[in-house]
Amino acid sequence: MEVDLPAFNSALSSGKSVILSCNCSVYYSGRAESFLAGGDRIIIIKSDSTLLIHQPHGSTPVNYMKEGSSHTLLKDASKLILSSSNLQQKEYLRINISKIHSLQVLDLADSQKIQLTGSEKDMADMIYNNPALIGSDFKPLSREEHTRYGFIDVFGYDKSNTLVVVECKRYTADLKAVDQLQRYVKKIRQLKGLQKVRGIIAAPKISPNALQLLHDHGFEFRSVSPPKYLEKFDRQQQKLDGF
Amino acid sequence: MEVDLPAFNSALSSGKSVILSCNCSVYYSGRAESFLAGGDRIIIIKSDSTLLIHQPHGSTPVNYMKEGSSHTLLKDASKLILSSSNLQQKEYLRINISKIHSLQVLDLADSQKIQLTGSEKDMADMIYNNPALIGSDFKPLSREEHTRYGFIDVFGYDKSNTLVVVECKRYTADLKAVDQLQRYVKKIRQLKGLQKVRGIIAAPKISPNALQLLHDHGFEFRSVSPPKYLEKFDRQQQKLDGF
DNA sequence: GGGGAGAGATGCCGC
DNA sequence: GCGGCATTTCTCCCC
Repeated sequence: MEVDLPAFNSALSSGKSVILSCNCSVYYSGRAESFLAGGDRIIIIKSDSTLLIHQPHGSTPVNYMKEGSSHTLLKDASKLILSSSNLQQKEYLRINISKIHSLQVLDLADSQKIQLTGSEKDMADMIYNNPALIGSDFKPLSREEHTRYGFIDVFGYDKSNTLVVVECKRYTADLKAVDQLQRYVKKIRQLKGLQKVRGIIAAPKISPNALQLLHDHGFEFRSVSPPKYLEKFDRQQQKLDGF
Repeated sequence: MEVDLPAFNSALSSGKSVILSCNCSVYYSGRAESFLAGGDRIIIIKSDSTLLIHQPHGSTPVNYMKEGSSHTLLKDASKLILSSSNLQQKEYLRINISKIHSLQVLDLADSQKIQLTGSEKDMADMIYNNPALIGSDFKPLSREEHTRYGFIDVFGYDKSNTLVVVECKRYTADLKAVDQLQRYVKKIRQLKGLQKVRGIIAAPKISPNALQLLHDHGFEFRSVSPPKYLEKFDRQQQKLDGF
Protein backbone atom coordinates (compact mmCIF):
# COMPACT_ATOMS: atom_id res chain seq x y z
CA MET A 1 0.00 0.00 0.00
CA GLU A 2 1.37 3.39 -1.00
CA VAL A 3 1.07 6.37 1.30
CA ASP A 4 0.95 10.04 0.37
CA LEU A 5 3.33 11.36 3.04
CA PRO A 6 2.48 15.10 2.73
CA ALA A 7 -1.26 14.30 2.82
CA PHE A 8 -0.78 12.07 5.86
CA ASN A 9 1.28 14.64 7.75
CA SER A 10 -1.07 17.49 6.93
CA ALA A 11 -4.00 15.37 8.16
CA LEU A 12 -2.14 14.92 11.46
CA SER A 13 -1.60 18.64 11.88
CA SER A 14 -5.16 19.60 10.95
CA GLY A 15 -6.94 17.83 13.81
CA LYS A 16 -7.98 14.72 11.91
CA SER A 17 -7.83 11.29 13.48
CA VAL A 18 -5.82 8.50 11.88
CA ILE A 19 -6.25 4.74 12.14
CA LEU A 20 -3.41 2.70 10.78
CA SER A 21 -3.01 -1.05 10.75
CA CYS A 22 0.48 -2.29 9.93
CA ASN A 23 3.34 -4.61 10.62
CA CYS A 24 5.90 -2.70 12.65
CA SER A 25 8.52 -2.65 15.38
CA VAL A 26 8.48 -0.01 18.13
CA TYR A 27 11.19 1.72 20.10
CA TYR A 28 10.39 3.99 23.04
CA SER A 29 12.48 6.17 25.32
CA GLY A 30 11.23 8.52 28.00
CA ARG A 31 10.13 7.82 31.56
CA ALA A 32 11.28 4.29 30.80
CA GLU A 33 12.60 2.51 27.73
CA SER A 34 11.13 -0.27 25.65
CA PHE A 35 11.52 -2.26 22.48
CA LEU A 36 8.87 -4.30 20.68
CA ALA A 37 9.91 -6.54 17.79
CA GLY A 38 7.93 -6.81 14.55
CA GLY A 39 4.25 -7.80 14.46
CA ASP A 40 0.82 -6.66 13.28
CA ARG A 41 -0.63 -3.77 15.27
CA ILE A 42 -3.31 -1.11 15.20
CA ILE A 43 -2.12 2.46 15.60
CA ILE A 44 -4.49 5.30 16.43
CA ILE A 45 -3.53 8.96 16.36
CA LYS A 46 -6.32 11.07 17.82
CA SER A 47 -7.16 14.65 17.00
CA ASP A 48 -5.63 15.73 20.33
CA SER A 49 -2.35 14.06 19.19
CA THR A 50 -2.66 11.11 21.56
CA LEU A 51 -1.04 8.08 19.92
CA LEU A 52 -1.93 4.49 20.83
CA ILE A 53 -0.34 1.25 19.63
CA HIS A 54 -2.46 -1.85 20.18
CA GLN A 55 -1.45 -5.45 19.73
CA PRO A 56 -4.26 -7.83 18.64
CA HIS A 57 -4.83 -8.81 22.27
CA GLY A 58 -5.28 -7.17 25.65
CA SER A 59 -6.99 -4.05 26.94
CA THR A 60 -4.08 -1.69 27.27
CA PRO A 61 -1.92 -0.17 24.53
CA VAL A 62 1.52 -1.75 24.29
CA ASN A 63 3.03 1.69 23.61
CA TYR A 64 1.60 5.19 23.50
CA MET A 65 2.30 8.90 23.46
CA LYS A 66 0.21 11.34 25.43
CA GLU A 67 -1.62 14.43 24.29
CA GLY A 68 0.74 17.20 23.21
CA SER A 69 3.10 15.06 21.16
CA SER A 70 3.99 15.67 17.52
CA HIS A 71 4.07 12.94 14.91
CA THR A 72 5.73 12.69 11.51
CA LEU A 73 5.58 9.96 8.92
CA LEU A 74 8.74 9.81 6.85
CA LYS A 75 10.52 7.58 4.39
CA ASP A 76 14.11 6.68 5.14
CA ALA A 77 15.84 4.59 2.47
CA SER A 78 12.53 3.07 1.35
CA LYS A 79 11.57 2.27 4.98
CA LEU A 80 8.52 3.93 6.47
CA ILE A 81 9.03 5.47 9.92
CA LEU A 82 6.42 7.06 12.14
CA SER A 83 8.31 9.25 14.57
CA SER A 84 6.75 10.86 17.66
CA SER A 85 8.18 13.17 20.23
CA ASN A 86 7.19 15.22 23.23
CA LEU A 87 10.11 17.55 23.88
CA GLN A 88 8.70 18.99 27.12
CA GLN A 89 8.34 15.55 28.68
CA LYS A 90 11.40 14.15 26.92
CA GLU A 91 9.41 11.27 25.49
CA TYR A 92 10.32 9.71 22.14
CA LEU A 93 8.77 6.96 20.07
CA ARG A 94 9.78 5.47 16.75
CA ILE A 95 7.67 3.05 14.76
CA ASN A 96 9.39 1.17 11.93
CA ILE A 97 6.69 0.14 9.49
CA SER A 98 7.37 -2.80 7.20
CA LYS A 99 3.88 -3.15 5.72
CA ILE A 100 0.68 -1.14 5.87
CA HIS A 101 -2.52 -3.21 6.06
CA SER A 102 -5.02 -0.35 6.14
CA LEU A 103 -5.16 3.38 6.66
CA GLN A 104 -8.01 5.78 7.44
CA VAL A 105 -8.04 9.48 7.98
CA LEU A 106 -11.20 10.60 9.76
CA ASP A 107 -12.73 13.81 10.96
CA LEU A 108 -14.41 12.84 14.22
CA ALA A 109 -16.67 15.10 16.28
CA ASP A 110 -17.52 14.19 19.87
CA SER A 111 -18.28 16.61 22.67
CA GLN A 112 -20.03 14.16 24.99
CA LYS A 113 -18.86 13.18 28.45
CA ILE A 114 -19.57 9.77 29.91
CA GLN A 115 -21.99 9.61 32.82
CA LEU A 116 -21.02 6.95 35.33
CA THR A 117 -22.59 5.69 38.52
CA GLY A 118 -21.53 3.18 41.11
CA SER A 119 -18.24 4.85 41.97
CA GLU A 120 -16.72 5.11 45.42
CA LYS A 121 -18.07 8.63 45.69
CA ASP A 122 -21.58 7.32 45.04
CA MET A 123 -20.99 4.81 47.84
CA ALA A 124 -19.98 7.62 50.22
CA ASP A 125 -23.10 9.57 49.22
CA MET A 126 -25.26 6.51 49.86
CA ILE A 127 -23.76 6.01 53.33
CA TYR A 128 -24.12 9.72 54.12
CA ASN A 129 -27.81 9.48 53.23
CA ASN A 130 -28.32 6.06 54.86
CA PRO A 131 -26.05 6.15 57.93
CA ALA A 132 -27.71 2.99 59.30
CA LEU A 133 -25.53 1.08 56.80
CA ILE A 134 -22.65 1.81 59.20
CA GLY A 135 -24.55 1.55 62.47
CA SER A 136 -27.95 2.40 63.98
CA ASP A 137 -26.30 5.17 66.00
CA PHE A 138 -23.99 6.56 63.29
CA LYS A 139 -24.44 10.25 62.57
CA PRO A 140 -22.53 11.55 59.54
CA LEU A 141 -20.94 15.00 59.65
CA SER A 142 -19.24 15.37 56.29
CA ARG A 143 -18.25 13.70 53.03
CA GLU A 144 -14.89 14.02 51.27
CA GLU A 145 -13.43 15.89 54.24
CA HIS A 146 -10.11 17.20 53.01
CA THR A 147 -7.13 17.15 55.34
CA ARG A 148 -3.48 17.60 54.54
CA TYR A 149 -3.04 13.86 55.04
CA GLY A 150 -5.66 12.88 52.48
CA PHE A 151 -9.44 13.15 52.44
CA ILE A 152 -11.92 11.17 54.45
CA ASP A 153 -14.86 9.57 52.59
CA VAL A 154 -17.42 9.87 55.41
CA PHE A 155 -16.78 11.44 58.79
CA GLY A 156 -19.21 11.34 61.76
CA TYR A 157 -19.80 10.25 65.33
CA ASP A 158 -21.70 7.61 67.31
CA LYS A 159 -24.09 7.68 70.30
CA SER A 160 -21.18 8.02 72.76
CA ASN A 161 -19.91 11.01 70.73
CA THR A 162 -16.87 9.06 69.56
CA LEU A 163 -15.64 10.29 66.20
CA VAL A 164 -15.94 7.77 63.35
CA VAL A 165 -13.86 7.70 60.16
CA VAL A 166 -15.36 5.65 57.32
CA GLU A 167 -13.29 4.61 54.29
CA CYS A 168 -15.29 3.24 51.34
CA LYS A 169 -14.02 0.77 48.76
CA ARG A 170 -16.14 -0.35 45.79
CA TYR A 171 -14.15 -3.58 45.51
CA THR A 172 -12.60 -6.05 47.96
CA ALA A 173 -10.79 -4.00 50.62
CA ASP A 174 -7.07 -4.78 50.75
CA LEU A 175 -4.05 -3.94 52.92
CA LYS A 176 -3.72 -0.53 51.27
CA ALA A 177 -7.28 0.37 52.29
CA VAL A 178 -6.45 -0.41 55.92
CA ASP A 179 -3.24 1.64 55.65
CA GLN A 180 -5.25 4.57 54.39
CA LEU A 181 -7.85 4.32 57.18
CA GLN A 182 -5.09 4.00 59.77
CA ARG A 183 -3.42 7.18 58.46
CA TYR A 184 -6.66 9.18 58.72
CA VAL A 185 -7.60 7.88 62.20
CA LYS A 186 -4.10 8.55 63.51
CA LYS A 187 -4.19 12.09 62.14
CA ILE A 188 -7.64 12.83 63.58
CA ARG A 189 -6.53 11.54 67.00
CA GLN A 190 -3.47 13.77 66.78
CA LEU A 191 -5.39 16.84 65.59
CA LYS A 192 -8.22 16.56 68.11
CA GLY A 193 -6.08 15.25 70.97
CA LEU A 194 -8.32 12.21 71.33
CA GLN A 195 -7.36 8.70 72.33
CA LYS A 196 -10.38 6.98 70.88
CA VAL A 197 -11.44 7.51 67.27
CA ARG A 198 -13.23 4.66 65.49
CA GLY A 199 -12.19 3.49 62.03
CA ILE A 200 -14.54 1.60 59.73
CA ILE A 201 -14.04 0.12 56.28
CA ALA A 202 -17.20 -0.11 54.19
CA ALA A 203 -16.76 -2.45 51.21
CA PRO A 204 -18.46 -5.47 49.61
CA LYS A 205 -15.80 -7.67 51.21
CA ILE A 206 -12.30 -7.63 52.64
CA SER A 207 -9.29 -9.89 52.10
CA PRO A 208 -8.28 -12.13 55.04
CA ASN A 209 -4.93 -10.39 55.58
CA ALA A 210 -6.58 -6.98 55.40
CA LEU A 211 -9.16 -8.10 57.99
CA GLN A 212 -6.32 -9.26 60.25
CA LEU A 213 -4.54 -5.91 59.90
CA LEU A 214 -7.84 -4.09 60.45
CA HIS A 215 -8.39 -5.94 63.73
CA ASP A 216 -4.76 -5.32 64.77
CA HIS A 217 -5.60 -1.61 64.57
CA GLY A 218 -8.87 -2.12 66.47
CA PHE A 219 -10.93 -1.07 63.45
CA GLU A 220 -14.19 -2.48 62.08
CA PHE A 221 -15.58 -3.79 58.81
CA ARG A 222 -19.06 -3.24 57.34
CA SER A 223 -20.20 -5.08 54.26
CA VAL A 224 -21.63 -2.45 51.91
CA SER A 225 -21.86 -2.61 48.12
CA PRO A 226 -21.71 0.34 45.74
CA PRO A 227 -25.14 1.53 44.62
CA LYS A 228 -26.57 0.80 41.20
CA TYR A 229 -29.03 3.03 39.45
CA LEU A 230 -30.12 0.74 36.65
CA GLU A 231 -33.70 1.97 36.71
CA LYS A 232 -32.67 5.60 36.74
CA PHE A 233 -30.34 4.90 33.85
CA ASP A 234 -32.90 2.96 31.89
CA ARG A 235 -35.27 5.90 32.15
CA GLN A 236 -32.53 8.32 31.17
CA GLN A 237 -31.50 6.12 28.30
CA GLN A 238 -35.03 5.93 26.96
CA LYS A 239 -35.25 9.67 27.02
CA LEU A 240 -31.85 10.38 25.50
CA ASP A 241 -31.64 7.53 23.09
CA GLY A 242 -35.21 7.01 22.03
CA PHE A 243 -35.41 3.35 23.03
CA MET B 1 -22.45 2.55 4.52
CA GLU B 2 -24.08 -0.85 4.32
CA VAL B 3 -22.88 -3.71 6.47
CA ASP B 4 -23.10 -7.42 5.77
CA LEU B 5 -24.23 -8.59 9.22
CA PRO B 6 -23.52 -12.33 8.79
CA ALA B 7 -20.08 -11.58 7.37
CA PHE B 8 -19.32 -9.17 10.24
CA ASN B 9 -20.45 -11.62 12.91
CA SER B 10 -18.57 -14.54 11.39
CA ALA B 11 -15.41 -12.39 11.25
CA LEU B 12 -15.84 -11.74 14.98
CA SER B 13 -16.13 -15.42 15.78
CA SER B 14 -13.21 -16.46 13.57
CA GLY B 15 -10.47 -14.57 15.40
CA LYS B 16 -10.31 -11.57 13.10
CA SER B 17 -9.85 -8.06 14.41
CA VAL B 18 -12.36 -5.33 13.60
CA ILE B 19 -11.89 -1.57 13.48
CA LEU B 20 -15.07 0.44 13.24
CA SER B 21 -15.48 4.17 13.17
CA CYS B 22 -19.01 5.39 13.72
CA ASN B 23 -21.42 7.80 15.35
CA CYS B 24 -22.94 6.02 18.33
CA SER B 25 -24.28 6.14 21.86
CA VAL B 26 -23.13 3.65 24.49
CA TYR B 27 -24.80 2.04 27.46
CA TYR B 28 -22.86 -0.07 29.95
CA SER B 29 -23.88 -2.10 32.98
CA GLY B 30 -21.63 -4.34 35.07
CA ARG B 31 -19.23 -3.46 37.85
CA ALA B 32 -20.60 0.06 37.41
CA GLU B 33 -23.08 1.67 35.03
CA SER B 34 -22.60 4.33 32.41
CA PHE B 35 -24.23 6.16 29.56
CA LEU B 36 -22.54 8.07 26.77
CA ALA B 37 -24.65 10.16 24.41
CA GLY B 38 -24.11 10.26 20.65
CA GLY B 39 -20.78 11.19 19.07
CA ASP B 40 -18.06 9.94 16.71
CA ARG B 41 -15.92 7.13 18.11
CA ILE B 42 -13.46 4.46 17.13
CA ILE B 43 -14.36 0.92 18.14
CA ILE B 44 -11.82 -1.89 18.13
CA ILE B 45 -12.70 -5.53 18.62
CA LYS B 46 -9.54 -7.59 18.96
CA SER B 47 -9.05 -11.23 18.06
CA ASP B 48 -9.13 -12.12 21.78
CA SER B 49 -12.61 -10.47 21.94
CA THR B 50 -11.42 -7.40 23.84
CA LEU B 51 -13.59 -4.43 22.82
CA LEU B 52 -12.46 -0.82 23.13
CA ILE B 53 -14.41 2.37 22.48
CA HIS B 54 -12.28 5.47 22.01
CA GLN B 55 -13.42 9.06 21.81
CA PRO B 56 -11.26 11.36 19.60
CA HIS B 57 -9.33 12.50 22.67
CA GLY B 58 -7.56 11.01 25.67
CA SER B 59 -5.45 7.94 26.34
CA THR B 60 -8.02 5.65 27.91
CA PRO B 61 -11.05 4.03 26.28
CA VAL B 62 -14.33 5.63 27.34
CA ASN B 63 -15.96 2.18 27.47
CA TYR B 64 -14.64 -1.33 27.02
CA MET B 65 -15.26 -5.03 27.46
CA LYS B 66 -12.53 -7.40 28.53
CA GLU B 67 -11.28 -10.58 26.90
CA GLY B 68 -13.85 -13.37 27.02
CA SER B 69 -16.84 -11.31 25.94
CA SER B 70 -19.09 -12.09 22.99
CA HIS B 71 -20.21 -9.49 20.49
CA THR B 72 -23.07 -9.41 18.01
CA LEU B 73 -23.99 -6.82 15.43
CA LEU B 74 -27.71 -6.77 14.76
CA LYS B 75 -30.34 -4.66 13.10
CA ASP B 76 -33.36 -3.70 15.16
CA ALA B 77 -36.03 -1.78 13.27
CA SER B 78 -33.45 -0.33 10.85
CA LYS B 79 -31.15 0.67 13.76
CA LEU B 80 -27.73 -0.93 14.01
CA ILE B 81 -26.82 -2.26 17.47
CA LEU B 82 -23.52 -3.76 18.55
CA SER B 83 -24.28 -5.79 21.65
CA SER B 84 -21.62 -7.25 23.95
CA SER B 85 -21.90 -9.42 27.00
CA ASN B 86 -19.79 -11.33 29.44
CA LEU B 87 -22.19 -13.59 31.31
CA GLN B 88 -19.58 -14.87 33.80
CA GLN B 89 -18.66 -11.37 34.90
CA LYS B 90 -22.19 -10.01 34.43
CA GLU B 91 -20.95 -7.24 32.19
CA TYR B 92 -23.11 -5.85 29.40
CA LEU B 93 -22.55 -3.23 26.75
CA ARG B 94 -24.81 -1.89 24.02
CA ILE B 95 -23.69 0.41 21.25
CA ASN B 96 -26.39 2.14 19.23
CA ILE B 97 -24.88 3.02 15.88
CA SER B 98 -26.44 5.84 13.87
CA LYS B 99 -23.81 6.09 11.12
CA ILE B 100 -20.79 4.05 10.11
CA HIS B 101 -17.79 6.10 8.93
CA SER B 102 -15.43 3.22 8.18
CA LEU B 103 -15.06 -0.48 8.79
CA GLN B 104 -12.11 -2.87 8.53
CA VAL B 105 -11.84 -6.55 9.20
CA LEU B 106 -8.22 -7.60 9.65
CA ASP B 107 -6.30 -10.77 10.32
CA LEU B 108 -3.48 -9.64 12.59
CA ALA B 109 -0.58 -11.82 13.72
CA ASP B 110 1.63 -10.72 16.61
CA SER B 111 3.45 -13.00 19.01
CA GLN B 112 5.94 -10.46 20.34
CA LYS B 113 6.21 -9.28 23.91
CA ILE B 114 7.42 -5.81 24.82
CA GLN B 115 10.77 -5.51 26.57
CA LEU B 116 10.84 -2.71 29.10
CA THR B 117 13.52 -1.30 31.38
CA GLY B 118 13.51 1.39 34.04
CA SER B 119 10.87 -0.19 36.27
CA GLU B 120 10.84 -0.22 40.04
CA LYS B 121 12.29 -3.73 39.95
CA ASP B 122 15.25 -2.43 37.96
CA MET B 123 15.70 0.20 40.67
CA ALA B 124 15.71 -2.48 43.37
CA ASP B 125 18.28 -4.47 41.36
CA MET B 126 20.45 -1.38 41.02
CA ILE B 127 20.35 -0.74 44.77
CA TYR B 128 21.06 -4.39 45.52
CA ASN B 129 24.15 -4.18 43.31
CA ASN B 130 25.16 -0.69 44.52
CA PRO B 131 24.20 -0.66 48.21
CA ALA B 132 26.17 2.55 48.75
CA LEU B 133 23.19 4.35 47.17
CA ILE B 134 21.43 3.71 50.49
CA GLY B 135 24.40 4.12 52.79
CA SER B 136 28.12 3.34 52.96
CA ASP B 137 27.41 0.66 55.56
CA PHE B 138 24.30 -0.86 53.97
CA LYS B 139 24.52 -4.60 53.28
CA PRO B 140 21.63 -6.01 51.24
CA LEU B 141 20.26 -9.45 52.06
CA SER B 142 17.44 -9.96 49.59
CA ARG B 143 15.30 -8.42 46.84
CA GLU B 144 11.56 -8.81 46.40
CA GLU B 145 11.32 -10.61 49.75
CA HIS B 146 7.81 -12.04 49.76
CA THR B 147 5.87 -12.11 52.99
CA ARG B 148 2.20 -12.70 53.57
CA TYR B 149 1.67 -8.97 54.16
CA GLY B 150 3.36 -7.79 50.98
CA PHE B 151 6.87 -7.98 49.60
CA ILE B 152 9.87 -5.88 50.47
CA ASP B 153 11.87 -4.35 47.60
CA VAL B 154 15.30 -4.52 49.26
CA PHE B 155 16.00 -5.94 52.70
CA GLY B 156 19.34 -5.72 54.52
CA TYR B 157 21.23 -4.49 57.58
CA ASP B 158 23.69 -1.76 58.58
CA LYS B 159 27.01 -1.69 60.46
CA SER B 160 25.26 -1.91 63.84
CA ASN B 161 23.37 -4.99 62.56
CA THR B 162 20.07 -3.10 62.55
CA LEU B 163 17.69 -4.48 59.93
CA VAL B 164 16.86 -2.08 57.09
CA VAL B 165 13.74 -2.15 54.91
CA VAL B 166 14.03 -0.23 51.62
CA GLU B 167 10.96 0.70 49.56
CA CYS B 168 11.68 1.92 46.03
CA LYS B 169 9.50 4.29 44.00
CA ARG B 170 10.32 5.26 40.43
CA TYR B 171 8.34 8.49 40.80
CA THR B 172 7.78 11.06 43.56
CA ALA B 173 7.14 9.13 46.77
CA ASP B 174 3.73 9.92 48.28
CA LEU B 175 1.77 9.20 51.46
CA LYS B 176 0.88 5.72 50.21
CA ALA B 177 4.58 4.85 49.83
CA VAL B 178 5.17 5.80 53.48
CA ASP B 179 2.12 3.76 54.54
CA GLN B 180 3.53 0.76 52.74
CA LEU B 181 6.99 1.12 54.31
CA GLN B 182 5.42 1.56 57.73
CA ARG B 183 3.41 -1.67 57.30
CA TYR B 184 6.52 -3.67 56.38
CA VAL B 185 8.69 -2.24 59.17
CA LYS B 186 5.97 -2.83 61.75
CA LYS B 187 5.56 -6.43 60.60
CA ILE B 188 9.30 -7.13 60.65
CA ARG B 189 9.56 -5.68 64.17
CA GLN B 190 6.68 -7.91 65.24
CA LEU B 191 8.06 -11.04 63.56
CA LYS B 192 11.64 -10.65 64.80
CA GLY B 193 10.68 -9.22 68.18
CA LEU B 194 12.85 -6.16 67.53
CA GLN B 195 12.29 -2.60 68.67
CA LYS B 196 14.54 -0.96 66.12
CA VAL B 197 14.16 -1.66 62.41
CA ARG B 198 15.12 1.11 59.96
CA GLY B 199 12.82 2.12 57.11
CA ILE B 200 14.12 3.92 54.02
CA ILE B 201 12.34 5.25 50.96
CA ALA B 202 14.47 5.39 47.80
CA ALA B 203 12.90 7.59 45.13
CA PRO B 204 13.85 10.53 42.88
CA LYS B 205 11.96 12.80 45.27
CA ILE B 206 9.25 12.84 47.93
CA SER B 207 6.23 15.09 48.50
CA PRO B 208 6.41 17.46 51.51
CA ASN B 209 3.52 15.76 53.33
CA ALA B 210 5.01 12.34 52.69
CA LEU B 211 8.37 13.54 54.06
CA GLN B 212 6.60 14.82 57.18
CA LEU B 213 4.85 11.48 57.66
CA LEU B 214 8.12 9.66 57.00
CA HIS B 215 9.85 11.63 59.75
CA ASP B 216 6.88 11.10 62.10
CA HIS B 217 7.61 7.37 61.76
CA GLY B 218 11.36 7.93 62.24
CA PHE B 219 12.12 6.76 58.71
CA GLU B 220 14.60 8.10 56.17
CA PHE B 221 14.66 9.26 52.55
CA ARG B 222 17.33 8.63 49.90
CA SER B 223 17.19 10.36 46.53
CA VAL B 224 17.68 7.62 43.91
CA SER B 225 16.48 7.61 40.30
CA PRO B 226 15.48 4.58 38.26
CA PRO B 227 18.23 3.33 35.95
CA LYS B 228 18.20 3.75 32.18
CA TYR B 229 19.77 1.34 29.77
CA LEU B 230 19.67 3.39 26.59
CA GLU B 231 23.00 2.05 25.35
CA LYS B 232 22.07 -1.53 26.06
CA PHE B 233 18.79 -1.00 24.24
CA ASP B 234 20.38 0.75 21.29
CA ARG B 235 22.66 -2.23 20.83
CA GLN B 236 19.74 -4.63 21.16
CA GLN B 237 17.68 -2.58 18.75
CA GLN B 238 20.41 -2.59 16.13
CA LYS B 239 20.61 -6.34 16.37
CA LEU B 240 16.88 -7.03 16.33
CA ASP B 241 15.75 -4.34 13.97
CA GLY B 242 18.63 -3.95 11.60
CA PHE B 243 19.06 -0.21 12.16
C1' DG C 1 -8.27 -18.08 41.48
C1' DG C 2 -7.27 -14.72 45.13
C1' DG C 3 -3.93 -11.63 47.09
C1' DG C 4 -0.56 -8.05 46.76
C1' DA C 5 1.72 -4.38 44.23
C1' DG C 6 3.55 -1.81 40.12
C1' DA C 7 2.26 1.08 36.02
C1' DG C 8 6.01 4.86 30.79
C1' DA C 9 -0.27 3.95 34.89
C1' DT C 10 -4.45 7.83 33.43
C1' DG C 11 -7.83 11.03 34.95
C1' DC C 12 -10.16 13.98 38.29
C1' DC C 13 -10.43 17.38 41.59
C1' DG C 14 -8.70 20.64 44.99
C1' DC C 15 -5.39 23.88 46.59
C1' DG D 1 1.46 23.30 38.71
C1' DC D 2 1.68 19.63 42.55
C1' DG D 3 -0.77 16.58 45.73
C1' DG D 4 -3.74 13.04 46.88
C1' DC D 5 -6.51 9.33 45.24
C1' DA D 6 -10.03 6.50 42.51
C1' DT D 7 -10.06 3.50 38.45
C1' DT D 8 -15.62 -0.89 35.10
C1' DT D 9 -8.22 0.54 36.73
C1' DC D 10 -4.98 -3.41 33.96
C1' DT D 11 -1.18 -6.43 34.33
C1' DC D 12 2.10 -9.37 36.41
C1' DC D 13 3.69 -12.58 39.78
C1' DC D 14 3.31 -15.60 43.56
C1' DC D 15 0.81 -18.52 46.61
